Amino acid sequence: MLDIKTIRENPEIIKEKLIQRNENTETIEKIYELDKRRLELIHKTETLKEERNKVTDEIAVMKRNKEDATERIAEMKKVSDNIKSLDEELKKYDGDIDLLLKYVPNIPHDSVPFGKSEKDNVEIKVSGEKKGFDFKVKDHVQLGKDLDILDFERGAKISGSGFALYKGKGAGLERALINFMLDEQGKNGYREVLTPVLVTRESMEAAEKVPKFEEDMYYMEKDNMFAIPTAEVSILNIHRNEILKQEDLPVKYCGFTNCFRREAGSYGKDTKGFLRVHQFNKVELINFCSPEESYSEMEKMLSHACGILDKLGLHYRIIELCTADIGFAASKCYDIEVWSYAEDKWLETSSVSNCTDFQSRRAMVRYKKQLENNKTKTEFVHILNGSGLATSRLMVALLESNQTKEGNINVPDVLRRYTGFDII
RNA sequence: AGAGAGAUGGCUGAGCGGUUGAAAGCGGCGGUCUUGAAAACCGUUGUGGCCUCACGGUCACCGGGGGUUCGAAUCCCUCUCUCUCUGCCA
Repeated sequence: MLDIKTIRENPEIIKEKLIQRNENTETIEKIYELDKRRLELIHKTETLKEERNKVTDEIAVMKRNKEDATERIAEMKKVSDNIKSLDEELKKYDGDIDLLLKYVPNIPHDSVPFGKSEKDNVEIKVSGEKKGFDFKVKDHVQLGKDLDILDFERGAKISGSGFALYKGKGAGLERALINFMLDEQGKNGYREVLTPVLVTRESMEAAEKVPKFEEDMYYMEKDNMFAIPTAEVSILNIHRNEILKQEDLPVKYCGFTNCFRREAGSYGKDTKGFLRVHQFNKVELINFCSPEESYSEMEKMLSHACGILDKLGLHYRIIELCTADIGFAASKCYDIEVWSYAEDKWLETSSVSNCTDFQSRRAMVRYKKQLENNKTKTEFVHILNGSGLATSRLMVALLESNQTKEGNINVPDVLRRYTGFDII
């Protein structure tokens, strides 16, 4: 969430930034007004509380001296009732403001290119070139079927459309990819974690996924729990309500999990095979760092994600998202897309975001900052997340790119020690 | 799932409903002593909101949320979590 203080002090700047994101400014105006009234209430109720505290002490003294205090007590009863009703009103304001705040996105960084839609995203790098195939390429669904390594029909039988069944060397390849990516990110300084995939509402709120995106989440009503859409949620919550040490920053984690997405509202889009599934596998990178270093850390994370694709020898590009397209919690975002020969288009396989203090403010992840005068200040960390990487669309590109004329798949060199086989 | 015990400041651990924002110890920081260090001694040591240019003032916070009361860390309800015992289970 945004800092209410920033909204209070610079509402115009915030509004301007939100307009860049194609957001309306009504919510901010509403928050601004409610906050003003809220402050007035705080003054009123705190003045009364001050009085009550003073008189209450007097009553204590009188009681000790065995004096009669009934008059003062009666007086304070009135004051207390007054406080109670003011506090109730105040609580309503708090709730209203907080609810509105939950729907206001992070503000874009100054470096983010302005745009009105995803069409205005900026391609900043293309790595490698398209291979020339001297035969007609098969798509991943066909390859998976012919080689009997992917079974979307049976996946659908088990769980409905959008669920994949990996078989034999397909399952082995997936497992190899995950292990390979975890090892690589470990070398990049990320500590591996294996987290829960079912999380509480509180954890989802801390990650700013709920309530705004509640419809996109699998939710278990009986236990009030959500299936995570990304390991970002569980890893971020490792340090919820904690104060980190400055010398430990940046704190970096990588973790593999299944990811679950309802993909509500995207029916009929990219329905084929792995292009859009309800459950996929992903190695996630999370970085808790100081505000000073978050944008440089972001560049490093981008290179860590790209490193996987480099080693796998895949053709990919990096896109910098424009103001209209960056995610809700992000102030800046890069997407990495791999080339699909069969689909003849780019597929998003990673997204690296700097969420600045947007999530840490709600999740209360802070660090003690050493100041020059030997004092310390507790400050919110910046939280970055990046996929390193998601396997489903990666698998599409991997299978297609490495297919042979005979319809087999050559396993990339770097994966062979993980798979134990070099051809499918 | 059933029975019981518990949750207090960075940690350990006190706390008859009224000078308790919270004893004591440890740790941390500053100082004295020392060639230096240790020990010893002295001092200091939570977070957040609001007002103030500032000094400072004030409010809130003893797992979360309610309640009783003039007044709650302390009493009541509820939720969560941890531990012990029983049951079930990968």
